[in-house]
Amino acid sequence: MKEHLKTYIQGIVPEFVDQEINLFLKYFKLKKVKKKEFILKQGECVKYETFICEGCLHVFHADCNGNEHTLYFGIKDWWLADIDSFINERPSQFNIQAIQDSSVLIINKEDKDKAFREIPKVEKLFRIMCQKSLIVYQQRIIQYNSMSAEDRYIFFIKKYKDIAQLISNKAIASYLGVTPEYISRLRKKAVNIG
Amino acid sequence: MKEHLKTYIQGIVPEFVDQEINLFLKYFKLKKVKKKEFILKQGECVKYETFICEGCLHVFHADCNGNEHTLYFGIKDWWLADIDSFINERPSQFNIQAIQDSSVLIINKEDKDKAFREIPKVEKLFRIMCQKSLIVYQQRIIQYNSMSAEDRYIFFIKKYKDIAQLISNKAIASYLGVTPEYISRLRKKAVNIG
DNA sequence: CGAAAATTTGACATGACTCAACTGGAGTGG
DNA sequence: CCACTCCAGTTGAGTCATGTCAAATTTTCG
Repeated sequence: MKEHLKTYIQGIVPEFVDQEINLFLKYFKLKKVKKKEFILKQGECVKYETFICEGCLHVFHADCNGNEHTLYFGIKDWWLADIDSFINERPSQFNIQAIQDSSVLIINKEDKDKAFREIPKVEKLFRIMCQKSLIVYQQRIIQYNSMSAEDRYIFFIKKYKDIAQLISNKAIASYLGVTPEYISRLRKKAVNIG
Repeated sequence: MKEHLKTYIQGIVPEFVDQEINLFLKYFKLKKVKKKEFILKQGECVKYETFICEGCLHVFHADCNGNEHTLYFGIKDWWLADIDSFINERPSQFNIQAIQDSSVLIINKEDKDKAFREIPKVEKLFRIMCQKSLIVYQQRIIQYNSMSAEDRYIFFIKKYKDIAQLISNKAIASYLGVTPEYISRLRKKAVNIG
């Protein structure tokens, strides 16, 4: 499993030498997560930063009216963390729940801090990862504003074609910012057309 | 002017010693920007990473229908960059235009890379800055989904109360993802109530 | 098999958009 | 310093995309 993470790291920071990566990897523990199982519940403090080796997980917030809002769906090679909670040690706003059986690697805060000190390139790794996430969020904000619900739905289905059928309409709706009923209608329309 | 940036850096990474900061600051050049002036136009490649000392700038994208979509408004102590363009050296999707006369500090890619090599703590600085931005974008995505246009408008006015009166309705609309006409109606309503 | 949840569907309501006309400043040139 | 233009903002009327609520149907899973 850790091979996955190793390949990922080499892809991002090629200067990493084997010995450094192995040292870093030692801090991670493998964790299996069953479908529907939560690895984080809103209100808890985030203790681990998590790398997804296999599977698919759902990161979402439930507001005071009980409506859910999806931050993203995590798949292979994505990281999961409510950075705000992890860094500032405050209760998380987010739930993280497995959509399928998944395998993840976790590292706790203490070990991560240690890794930052022992292996300077880890700084660079996380800086670049953060930049990549930023780009994704920026794109998403622009798209939200420039596309209709229908366009966003079509875009979503294309972008996540590998996993779209695993994800409930309700969850897709909460990602796109529309109601599940409306997704149902869009789906019907899309089937009739395409 | 550079004192501003120095204070900012010390606030984020207290471990920075004076000598390191001064070395880093040498790479920056001061630039004055007049109201309405563009420091980046869509389609150009981003050459500089920019720190705002004073003023207010508008980062937005114009889509193929000519509609504008605001990524954010930058004020004192914010950074401006289309990271995607800066890092990957591709044409930018964004325009950056001054809303008021502003002072910014700029660093080019070459010098930034040099700084990363010469001053390891710069990695940390940018990692933490990125994390902070990520948190802001995540919050915004959740808010977009959970709030009506009216709520988003009220929230915006409160959050940017210091600069809200400088920003045109049109720009606020493009930030919130609604039409300027609708903002006009919301404003009227807000005045009548509040 | 049965209960609970997700999805679909229909009827209706409404928030937000469109388009067009009008108003009012800000900037410009003579 | 006036006249002119050009945007930004306002307002009204009509429309459409999307939401709401409730009932029927299907799927999931213990």
